[in-house]
Amino acid sequence: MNGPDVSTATRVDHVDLDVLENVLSFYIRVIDTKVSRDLDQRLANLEVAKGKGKITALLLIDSHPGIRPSVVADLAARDRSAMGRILDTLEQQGLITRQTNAEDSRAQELYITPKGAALAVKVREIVVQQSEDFFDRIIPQDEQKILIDILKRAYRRLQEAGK
Amino acid sequence: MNGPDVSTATRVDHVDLDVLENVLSFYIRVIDTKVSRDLDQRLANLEVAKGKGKITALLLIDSHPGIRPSVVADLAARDRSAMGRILDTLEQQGLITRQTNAEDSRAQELYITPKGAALAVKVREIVVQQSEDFFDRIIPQDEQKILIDILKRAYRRLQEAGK
DNA sequence: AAAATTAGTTGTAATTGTCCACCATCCGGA
DNA sequence: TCCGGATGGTGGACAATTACAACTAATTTT
Repeated sequence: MNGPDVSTATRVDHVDLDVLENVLSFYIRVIDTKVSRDLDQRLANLEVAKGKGKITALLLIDSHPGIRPSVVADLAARDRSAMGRILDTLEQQGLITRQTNAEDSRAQELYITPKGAALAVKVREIVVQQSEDFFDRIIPQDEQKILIDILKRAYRRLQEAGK
Repeated sequence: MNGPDVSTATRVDHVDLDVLENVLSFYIRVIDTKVSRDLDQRLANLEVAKGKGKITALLLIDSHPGIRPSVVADLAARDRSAMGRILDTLEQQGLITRQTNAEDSRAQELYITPKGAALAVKVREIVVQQSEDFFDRIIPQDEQKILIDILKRAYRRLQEAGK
């Protein structure tokens, strides 16, 4: 009598999501939560489990020898201190090394180690495969292409906006 | 000579993202990170800042009086213990109340308080507005509609898949 | 009536994220 | 040349999330 839905919901089916029903950020958030959880499980054995910051860093350093921490941080959408700590652990695990840039001694150059490169090979496979597997279950292939296309441009605009 | 990109990257522009370039989960993750950060700032003054679990819970309880914690947890993609703690804080803040279900004394019924309802009004406005503002900067309107459409169905399938 | 499920709580540990201060270095202008 | 401001990175503190697992209580199944 007093609310829009008195039938105390006990099932998830067709529960109205209030305004969130049409809020893009809500869906992005939930899907990210689930896909990340799924990915973490698949990476559980490897040294980069938990959080995709490590993965992004590892792959970027592998494909861009000498890349700077601040660039990696921007691309992965983390602040410098957070990324710094991620790099600390990668370094401790012997996956990367840090060198001081000869021209600008404030800056660092990040390099992959053989161990890190070997791991990157595995990670690449898993990450690609997992994203495919996960989304194939819930989004038709043709729509996935549309998604990637839209989100890729959105990502670029975000980077530009970040100055 | 040993790497694909020896020009030690110092700029974010056009840095190749390795395989992540075409990995849907990567874009979802980064965009979620940024949109969530932006939202948190806009909610900074309100009692539900930090993390959208609280927001989802508040709005759902407001529009579904008597909804169960486990249902809220599923819809927001958190496990029961995590949602339980979110509800603890909402209860401590006087935004919701918990009652034991008469028919199943294991289960709880969640209800909004007047204070919670008042907050929900504000939160609704902000959340909707923020998502619009944020995405309007980076995705054309017509593509946003496509996105919502695709992601909404993906979300539903995820819910079904979760049993 | 026993066994298996379900709802929710609690504890712990690891990660993250944020904010801020701090140091060293570099750069531009007076 | 020297000074102020900006940049790159580090480190501390603190709050919040997250996952996992163990645990109680209640319900349902067999």
